[in-house]
Amino acid sequence: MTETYQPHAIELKWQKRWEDSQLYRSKVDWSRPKHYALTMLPYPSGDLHIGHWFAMTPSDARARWMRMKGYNVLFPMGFDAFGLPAEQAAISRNIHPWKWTYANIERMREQLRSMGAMFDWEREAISCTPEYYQWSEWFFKQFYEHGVAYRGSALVNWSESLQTVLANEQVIDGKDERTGQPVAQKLMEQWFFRITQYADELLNFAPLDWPESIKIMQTNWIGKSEGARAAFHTEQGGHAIEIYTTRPDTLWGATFMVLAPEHDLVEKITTGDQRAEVAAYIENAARATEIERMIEDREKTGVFTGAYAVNPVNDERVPIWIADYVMITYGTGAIMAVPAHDQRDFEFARAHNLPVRVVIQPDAADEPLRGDTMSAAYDGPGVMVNSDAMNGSQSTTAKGRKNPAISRVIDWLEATGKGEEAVNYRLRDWLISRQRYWGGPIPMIFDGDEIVPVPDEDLPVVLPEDVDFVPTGRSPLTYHEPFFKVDETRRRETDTLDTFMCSSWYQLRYLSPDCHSAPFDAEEAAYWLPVDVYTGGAEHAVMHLLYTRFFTKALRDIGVFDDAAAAMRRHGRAPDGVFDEPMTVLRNQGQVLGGERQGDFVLCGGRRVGERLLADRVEVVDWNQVPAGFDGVFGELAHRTENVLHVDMAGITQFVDVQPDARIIIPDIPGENNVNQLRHHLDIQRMSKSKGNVVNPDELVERYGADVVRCYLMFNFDWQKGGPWNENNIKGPQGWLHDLWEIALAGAPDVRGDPTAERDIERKLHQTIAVINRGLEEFSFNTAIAEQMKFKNALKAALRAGAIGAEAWRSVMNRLIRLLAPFAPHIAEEIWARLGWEFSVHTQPWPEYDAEAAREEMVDLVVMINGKPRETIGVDVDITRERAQELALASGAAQRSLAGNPPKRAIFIPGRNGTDPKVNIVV
RNA sequence: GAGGAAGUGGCGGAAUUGGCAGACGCGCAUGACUUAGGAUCAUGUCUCUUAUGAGGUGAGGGUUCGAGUCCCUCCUUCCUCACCA
Repeated sequence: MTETYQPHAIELKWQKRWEDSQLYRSKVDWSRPKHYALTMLPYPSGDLHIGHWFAMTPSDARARWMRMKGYNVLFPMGFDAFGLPAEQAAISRNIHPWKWTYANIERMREQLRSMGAMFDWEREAISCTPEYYQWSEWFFKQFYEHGVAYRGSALVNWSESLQTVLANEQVIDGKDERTGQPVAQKLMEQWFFRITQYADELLNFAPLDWPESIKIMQTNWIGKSEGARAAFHTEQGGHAIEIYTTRPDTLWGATFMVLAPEHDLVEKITTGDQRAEVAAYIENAARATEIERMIEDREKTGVFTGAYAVNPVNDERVPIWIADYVMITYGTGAIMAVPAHDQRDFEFARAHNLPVRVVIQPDAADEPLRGDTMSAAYDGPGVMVNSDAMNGSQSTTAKGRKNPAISRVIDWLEATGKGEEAVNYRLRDWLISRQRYWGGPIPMIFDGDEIVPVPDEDLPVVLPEDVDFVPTGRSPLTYHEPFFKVDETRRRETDTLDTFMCSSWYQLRYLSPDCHSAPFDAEEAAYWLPVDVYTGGAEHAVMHLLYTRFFTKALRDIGVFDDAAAAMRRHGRAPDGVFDEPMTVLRNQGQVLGGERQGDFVLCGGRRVGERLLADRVEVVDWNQVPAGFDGVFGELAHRTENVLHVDMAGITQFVDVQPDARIIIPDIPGENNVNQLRHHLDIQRMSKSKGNVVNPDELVERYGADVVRCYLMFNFDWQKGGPWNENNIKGPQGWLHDLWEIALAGAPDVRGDPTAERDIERKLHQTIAVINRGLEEFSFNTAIAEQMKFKNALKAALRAGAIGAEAWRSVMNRLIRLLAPFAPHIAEEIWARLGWEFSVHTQPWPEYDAEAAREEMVDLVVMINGKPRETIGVDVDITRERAQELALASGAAQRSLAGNPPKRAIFIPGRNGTDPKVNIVV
């Protein structure tokens, strides 16, 4: 009897030993290739979620693999520790944000340690410490001094519920993404970063190996469009109304103009008799939340200002309206309205009896379009009409200069000085001030009308601890006189930095968290940057991941990386492009969802025999729709074992035997249904405390051990997709590790071994190495583990047959345990030690894959008839085309199909990469 | 409305990227061992069919010697953005 596998003692023992021996400390070593693996740092909410395990432990396995492959790997961890929850805990539970945050960090560090990950804790960075935010402040100053940061007055997203402004990216559907409460537009003086200046460079994803979906989301977010700018002038007063359009070829079709209600010209141009109506409309629009303004198919409302403008291209007089379908935040906040060729303008024109003039006539229309009879705007291709000198130009569906009509009009506008080519972005500058306490102070001082930065020697501006957290709707710092009062005339900025600013550069602080003279050590940066592989959730697609790219580019342009570039050159490496992007490769993990147990609601009819119902009819119905007088069994299907249903009937389990010929009716699934299609759980949902389906990783570790939990998470999901939690499946990885344990502890077999079987195991081991390599390379952790399980099954069978001798056993085990090490680091280390090999398995080289050793001698030749596999013939791996075709044509399947006729073709598909050769015979 | 991802057994998911669909695991079935089993071991497990054989990756069409994979149309689900001028 071997000792049973007891994960606990083993895991704690090795975690301590690894820490004591500094196994995971990463040091700069210019003689070795580096690999900077980074996984998104957690917010210290107080408890590690299973999602953290799902994100981090596969990343850890990959980092470990890189390390064994010979890379000098940096895999750091830290905490994104500023943010609202700490402040809310302070208010609701009367505990100071420092205390709350640090207690949470203490706890989460322990939880993180229980993963057995190779985090280098000496490089830990915590964004809320003065040592850290000193440099957030310093970066702010650098940005300010280089014109990247500026103070501006702008319409900003004001969250009434949070009493703070929010970045555009934090507003979803007109609601604050945290609380789901409506956000209003408010004109405020705030600090901004000029991210828009980098819009074009941010659109260049060529240097990045990132998921397509993230690149598309960022591209859409930046929202670059090409078109033209032109100014219409008001008839009275000659005010210029700037408009931006992507369709300058329709300029001659502008029959009115629309300004956003917030547009600052509205006040100036509105005529006396329209004043009351306009004022009422503006007030209404301001009160309406963005949500109300965005309701689909909403009638297009608006009012006439009484003013007219002159269309610069044809000097036509057009009325100026205001309407809330024009957004102040996009373009110039004003549009030329071309109802014939823009659906929104069309709807507005029809609602308010405004003229519609066709200026693009479809080429192949039977009858020309007419503005008074058309039922929808026409935005297809055609030829320009009613457009003076431009008539006859071809307008295609292409955008910008690629459209001949647009290109021609732009040239004309520029030649006549009536307008110019222009690009427009949806992206707005990054609003970074927050009216909150728990964030990095903005290091600026108001001195009368002047704003000056805090001198470098006075950094960091330290966040005071003795503040009052009574919620008043303003940051507690605004009441803290010792903080804001510099002297009689000077006052400190009391707004704090958006936490996304702190997380935009943490990958740099990890390089040297104790560096006092600079945000990071140049030598470290020269060696480690950029991050080679970044893993984390896709929810950061347009916030963190866009900000950190911008941040890196801005720092590069300011010269923050100059010393690091010089250091690279000293070491003989070219710094070209190294500091352009923060993370070269990005992979997103999916989300682990909670499995909610809610079954089909079934009605079962039949005859009763004792306690059981022998059902001849089972119908799935809508929840609780039981016909009156129904005397069978009905309720939620709680469980099904083959044809036996456990039906939960008002809390009591009823057993139903479904008869073989029973009718099963499932309305969602048409046609014949069988008992297997009855679902006893569905409706998979996001984990949340209110649903009671949260999985606690600590409990799992307690029950199964960290290695089993790691392997379960890697094995049972497509990592990049995620999926529903189903703990039943944990038995798979558990049994696998258990078997490996038993095989290892049983020791080397006392048999001579069979050379053929030993060679076969050796071959399978090499094949396994290839699949694991590929799996880890491509973040396909499930297939990597599946292949290991497969090998274990083969090894177990060979051992049981007594076919493996002691020497072969030791040789196989030595490599097998190394292959296991990245996935299950503790058990691998324990077995490694027990088999008498030197500490640590994690510093061993990764087993070499030898293609020659993996090569099969015999393979199956697949005989296909018209593309369908019909027969296999065992053949030599080196079989020639001619011989394979000969064998295939002689096979029984071919003889039967051909029936004496010659084949039309016989196509030989050689076996490559371990696939079997095939011959497809076309009859 | 725009853009994107996906749809494969009872379930989680594989398929070397156009070459034997369902690897690996869960569940389930049968058997063994057991006082017992929600333990362990063995065997089986896409569907129909008598072995042979035939069909099968949301539906329908197409390209190809060959399609889960590529193209077109449609259906469903999820995600992102959303009156973007």
